[in-house]
Amino acid sequence: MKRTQRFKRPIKPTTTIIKAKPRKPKLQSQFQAEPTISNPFSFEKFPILTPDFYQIDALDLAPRLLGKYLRRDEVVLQITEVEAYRPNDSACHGRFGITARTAPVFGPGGHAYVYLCYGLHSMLNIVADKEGAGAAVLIRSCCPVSGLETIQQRRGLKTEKSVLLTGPGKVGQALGLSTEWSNHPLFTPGGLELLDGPEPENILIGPRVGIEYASAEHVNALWRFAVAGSPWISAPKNSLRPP
DNA sequence: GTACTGATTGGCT
DNA sequence: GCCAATCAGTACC
Repeated sequence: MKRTQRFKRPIKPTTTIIKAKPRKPKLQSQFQAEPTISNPFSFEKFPILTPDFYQIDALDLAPRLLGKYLRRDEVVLQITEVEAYRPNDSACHGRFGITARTAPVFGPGGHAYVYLCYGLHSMLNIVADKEGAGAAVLIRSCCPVSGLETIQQRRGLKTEKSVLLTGPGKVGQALGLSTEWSNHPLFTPGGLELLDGPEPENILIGPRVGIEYASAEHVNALWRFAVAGSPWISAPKNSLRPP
């Protein structure tokens, strides 16, 4: 059976009286209200980031990516959760050296590195540091800023709740990415771009997710970063703490 | 709310 | 041949 086929819920008997529940007031807990879904995105205020922004250690770049905007056409996502992967890191894809897949990781910072995970999910990373370093930052979660309908269509989910964009596979899907986007420059207009954005007031840190195969030192390293107070954070949340 | 599990494909140790 | 930087559906509490 295809994944896309959805389980149909049984139709409720027509005799059931459904009372209209009083709606909860909408939570204004999203990270930054500046541009919102209903408030179209203004490009002038948030210039595209230049290559020099990326030429630093992935551990420094990762928290600086929080609050920045990923844009592809009308879809704009604000980054809310990231993880750093570094040279000599037993969890980094670059740990076996340059291969056809990982070559972009060893290129200069400012490019995308997109790989297929579990044969299903396109995971977006942002290459960090100087050419030859072999470092990147995984984008784990985002908050929708514009293009909600396109995001929902690509995700196959008609919701504004956080399930829409909390998880690296979901971010890749929402942006319509495939491995063909690997090595795409984020500092040139067109395609996928990274725009400047507001710095979060507070951040959370924790160990990275899904890297149990790595050495203890790297499993325990607190190289995951998230925007404090944002609902747009993937599971597990209980391992995140203030620095 | 949490727990478990099957899906699916390319890269490599 | 093994297994991965995951997700969504289902069952049960």
